[in-house]
Amino acid sequence: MIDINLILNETEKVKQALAKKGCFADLSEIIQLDGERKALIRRTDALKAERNAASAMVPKLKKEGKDVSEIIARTRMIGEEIAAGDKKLSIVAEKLSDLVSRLPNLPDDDLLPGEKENNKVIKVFGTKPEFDGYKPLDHVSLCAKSGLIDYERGTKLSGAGHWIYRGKGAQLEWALLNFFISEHLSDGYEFILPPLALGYDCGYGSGQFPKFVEEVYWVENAEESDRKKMKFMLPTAETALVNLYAGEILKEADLPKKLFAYTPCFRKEAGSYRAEERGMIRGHQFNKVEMVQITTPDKSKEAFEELVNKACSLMEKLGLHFRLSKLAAGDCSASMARTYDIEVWIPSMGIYKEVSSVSNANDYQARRNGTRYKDANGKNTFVHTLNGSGLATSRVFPALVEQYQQPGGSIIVPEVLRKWTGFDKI
RNA sequence: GGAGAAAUACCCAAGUGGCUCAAGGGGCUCCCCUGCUAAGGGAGUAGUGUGGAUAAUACUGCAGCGAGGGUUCGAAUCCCUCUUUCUCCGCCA
Repeated sequence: MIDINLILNETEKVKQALAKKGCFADLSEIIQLDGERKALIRRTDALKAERNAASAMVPKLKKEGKDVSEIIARTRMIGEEIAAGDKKLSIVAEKLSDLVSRLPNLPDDDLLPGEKENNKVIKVFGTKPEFDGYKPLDHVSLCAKSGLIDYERGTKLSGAGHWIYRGKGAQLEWALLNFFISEHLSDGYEFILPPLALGYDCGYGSGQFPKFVEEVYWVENAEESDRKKMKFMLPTAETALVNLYAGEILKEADLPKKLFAYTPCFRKEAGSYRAEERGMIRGHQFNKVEMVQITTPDKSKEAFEELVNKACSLMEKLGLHFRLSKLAAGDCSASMARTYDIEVWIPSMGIYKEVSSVSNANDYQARRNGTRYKDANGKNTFVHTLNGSGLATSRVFPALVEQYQQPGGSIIVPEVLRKWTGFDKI
């Protein structure tokens, strides 16, 4: 949620920033509605003050045996006016908050405008693996060959976009998660296992709703139109973590909060790239460890660097070839002011695929869900929220088996995972 | 899933229509007295949101007693819906 005062006071600046993200919303309607809202508040508040004063006199006059019917008649009329004013106010206020809440976050000043074509590779880690004298297999074949993943029975149980980790595949998957978890623990992050089905407010508070209400799985009777009372399966643990302190006022001394969670993530991924993205590149359910920091505005740049470094460090320790990209304004998701993607090399596809997205929402999410802290001057201030995958296994797994494959389709297990897998080769 | 009870500030808690713009404790902050592993006296302590007016965190209106509605001139108090917690019953692949 963008600060309404910023829209009022620096309209042009906001307009230009939104344009960088490809949003050309009409701000004048917002400004006009806010004026209306304030005028209505002034009027009804004055009426309420009048009614309060008049009502307060009633018991005194009654005691003195005076006739109060005139006062009561008048305050009744005032009451009707107040009711009408309040009704109008709530309509205006709701319209206003709906418009403002649909605006995406303002991108940081240093971002290029536009979409993917303006993303910039910042750094490349490692080199593409060489496959001397043999043709490397894609991860689907590799996994099938070693029985790591059971695609057929996955779709049998739950349809397209679902797979089953089996045997050593399950062990490798779990080893990755254990590795990520142990790294975050040693960096002093708090381990969170949140509910997987969340209420509407979490979706709104993270900035994913109302935009993505159709992209998540709703748990309770889907016919029901009132989604605000329903639960949905979380599409990422970010949705839970950034709402952990919603509505609370934290102490500055307790910040930053450094959290991470392991959850499966559930996404409809309707109408997507199935043919191109075989195997587990894009599924309806995948495992992810998500990092979140909740911090003061002055520390948020620092926190962002930390999260980017952490994500890169995980990839480096796995020994995978990947690159780090800075996204253009339009390619950042709506809630985010800045995003860096970590993309891993998938040899069979000949492209880099996202394994982690590290983002800073600034105070956009905090404004939506009401997470604040009391600063040194005793003023309540919105926190900054940051999140980053650390990491999503559904992309790491295929990259790993492809990059570590040997002639004949065997796979070397990266050193750091061996204490979790218990084997060094598949 | 059913029945009953509850929700007031940092904590405990009074309060069944105006005398509560929420009593009283505890805790915390400040002051005084005493003087040192004590004790006593006094003052302060409703955050927050949202308007107005500001140099201002000074001042002021409104809202606010779990949330949202309703009744009323007036609601913490009466009514309805919801949420959460507790107790009991049921269910438990």
